[in-house]
Amino acid sequence: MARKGKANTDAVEILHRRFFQGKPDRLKELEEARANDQVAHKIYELRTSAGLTQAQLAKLIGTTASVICRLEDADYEGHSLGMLRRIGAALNQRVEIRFVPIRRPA
Amino acid sequence: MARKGKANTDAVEILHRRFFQGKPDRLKELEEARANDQVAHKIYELRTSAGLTQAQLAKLIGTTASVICRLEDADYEGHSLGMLRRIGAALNQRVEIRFVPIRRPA
DNA sequence: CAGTCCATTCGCAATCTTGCGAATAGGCAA
DNA sequence: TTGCCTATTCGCAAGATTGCGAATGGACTG
Repeated sequence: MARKGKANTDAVEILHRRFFQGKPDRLKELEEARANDQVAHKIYELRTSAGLTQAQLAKLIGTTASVICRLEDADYEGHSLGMLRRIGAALNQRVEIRFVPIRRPA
Repeated sequence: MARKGKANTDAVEILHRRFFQGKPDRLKELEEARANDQVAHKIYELRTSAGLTQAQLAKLIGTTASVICRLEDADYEGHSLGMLRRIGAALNQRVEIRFVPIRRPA
């Protein structure tokens, strides 16, 4: 990194152009919405296949049914790792986080 | 599910006993600490292998270096899906969430 | 019909994360 | 040593999630 001199700041701008300006904001929002929906649906799936109601799962993790309902809402954007782990722990599941490289379109 | 009658509430208590009372609190804390450490280390890894400083990554996602530093701290517990996705987007990575069943010890 | 269970939505307080600047410390080279 | 770059830590304001009760509506059964 010592040899590159001022190239680093250029690299930042190049990256910024690639991944933010290059991609329309609306497309980013769609991706996030899809991801949130997947998490919400996964929570619903885990809960129902465990034969639990929202109130029952809520009691397991020490909260109320309305909170669970909120998490299962596809439009919810505030998922935290802590909450996902609480739910996972109650349902005997481990939460795994992975960063997977995105193939750039040709 | 209609046939089980009051069995559901019992199931809740059984689950609670299994996954919360059954497992010492200290062990749970250790697991969470390890998980947080993994996320923090992964962020550090992605950033450095992209050849970026904390300040540069911060600029890419629209924040400051101290925020990045906080996220890379192994003791940090407040990881949110939103922040992980912001970092992933800047580094061309998709964040994947998976619930994987835990094998119970015999 | 009434009654029950379940899911959903709303409102607000409490708690937590985020944003950001400033100060401190470490490494490395001139 | 000084100078520069980087990382780390602190403090506080702003914003977001969580906690929780209450009210609503849907589905089903007696």
